[in-house]
Amino acid sequence: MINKNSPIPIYYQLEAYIKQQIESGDLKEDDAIPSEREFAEKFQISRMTVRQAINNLVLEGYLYRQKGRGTFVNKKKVEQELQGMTSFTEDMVSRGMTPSSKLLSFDRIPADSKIAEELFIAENDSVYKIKRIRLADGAPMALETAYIPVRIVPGLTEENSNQSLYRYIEENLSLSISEARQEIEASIAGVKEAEDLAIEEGAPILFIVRTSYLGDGTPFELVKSSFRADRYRFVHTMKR
Amino acid sequence: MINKNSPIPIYYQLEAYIKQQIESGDLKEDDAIPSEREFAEKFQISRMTVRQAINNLVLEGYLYRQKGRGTFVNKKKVEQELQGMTSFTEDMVSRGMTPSSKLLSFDRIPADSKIAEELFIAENDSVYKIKRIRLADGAPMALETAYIPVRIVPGLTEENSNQSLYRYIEENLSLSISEARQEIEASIAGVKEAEDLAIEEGAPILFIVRTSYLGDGTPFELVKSSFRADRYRFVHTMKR
DNA sequence: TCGGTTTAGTTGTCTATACCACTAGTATAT
DNA sequence: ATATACTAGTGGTATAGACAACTAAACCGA
Repeated sequence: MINKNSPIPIYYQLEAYIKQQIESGDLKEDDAIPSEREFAEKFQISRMTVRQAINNLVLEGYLYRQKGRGTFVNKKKVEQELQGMTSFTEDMVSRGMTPSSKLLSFDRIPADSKIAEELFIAENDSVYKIKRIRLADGAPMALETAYIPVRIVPGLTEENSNQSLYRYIEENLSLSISEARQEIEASIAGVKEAEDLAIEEGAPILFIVRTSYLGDGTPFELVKSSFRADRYRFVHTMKR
Repeated sequence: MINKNSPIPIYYQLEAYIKQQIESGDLKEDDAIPSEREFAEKFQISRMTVRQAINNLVLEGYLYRQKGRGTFVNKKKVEQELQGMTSFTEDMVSRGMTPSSKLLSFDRIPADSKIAEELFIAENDSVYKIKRIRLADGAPMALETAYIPVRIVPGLTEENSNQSLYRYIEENLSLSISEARQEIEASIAGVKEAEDLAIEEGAPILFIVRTSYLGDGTPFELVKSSFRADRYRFVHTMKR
């Protein structure tokens, strides 16, 4: 597992080893990992080297330490990352509301030129187009249209599209999600939106376009959402 | 400078020492700091302890390393931080527009209960209230009202309030800025806003409330901005 | 002048050890 | 029963030393 003669630094090998244990499920959320001294003994390496590996994993968010208790596995990245970049579901839960959604349509269509450009694919490439009404505590909150390239995320169905797309991608396709970009603007409800959201035509709407990217920079999802401005406010914290 | 008997960890003392050297200007951008061995020799501490201090400063963005060359001072925080958390001025510049602003009023008033609560000060404590119209390429873009506690940022005048508040705080008051929180909602222009922004009453407005915090968590600025929705869109990228 | 070699100095990795502060459970004394 | 003290185990801090990898400049020979 650890090769002392490899040009790859030992601490880095140990990092990979622990990460793999986490990702394979051998170590689950809040499980204690072996103590620093145990690792040192097991692999016949110095405790300081073990600490270097663990330090990095703590900084990357895989682990957390508790003085006098041990070192533990952090919650999955998808969950912790989406603190500022939450999905609707997690966003609502964090606000103490119960989210639900109503599927309006689920189609597989050729991408028009605009969508193709934003998803960085060729025109007429297949994309899933999923329209939903998002509800919080049963009341309509937003109208959402998602576009997902079939080539990148194959196998979506009406059923599994209701699960977390992020989780599906990370677990079933073992791709990593790295970045998302949001554009937020104010708008006015049109006839159709007003109807779906149960508001007056001309009422203010918070219009959010989110593009999410894989680790290699490929966009895998484009979501356009119209939120009722009287019920939703976008909150955003920047640290450091 | 370094007190080995202090309960404060040595590496932490050294961090503070180096930071202070940077902030006082003794070390400037891209200056090499003393080598790890020099620090160890100078303060009679172990090189590994020096490395712990420097590692932290690298992670915090104060320094960068180059193998075989040395360790150097990074560019100022204010410049690198405000990538996602830009001021209006920087935001416009990054969009290729020329920002300007028109001061509508500059007052020192007692905080009402709502402002006091948001700035975490007592009711009737003095705050600066600064109203501006923000322009891009000469055209009105946003109406902005800033509230700043006098106790925390003393010495503001009509003149220096036109400079970057962040820079003023970091350089003149040597306080560090750590965090900002924004709430973004959609709204409709009222009579007054419509007039100042040269739009129709009832036109959509992107209303942003930003609270900025010092390193210790004290809020030092509350800014309420109304952006013309037809000209401004809030863009926001999240990494990792 | 050009190109390779040496050398001094830098950060990067790693070891072996020590003591401290903290946690949680166990044993003990009241 | 209830505090109190102890103890084993954990991460946190610190030391002194070693060699590797890399950089830049000085040096030297063709």
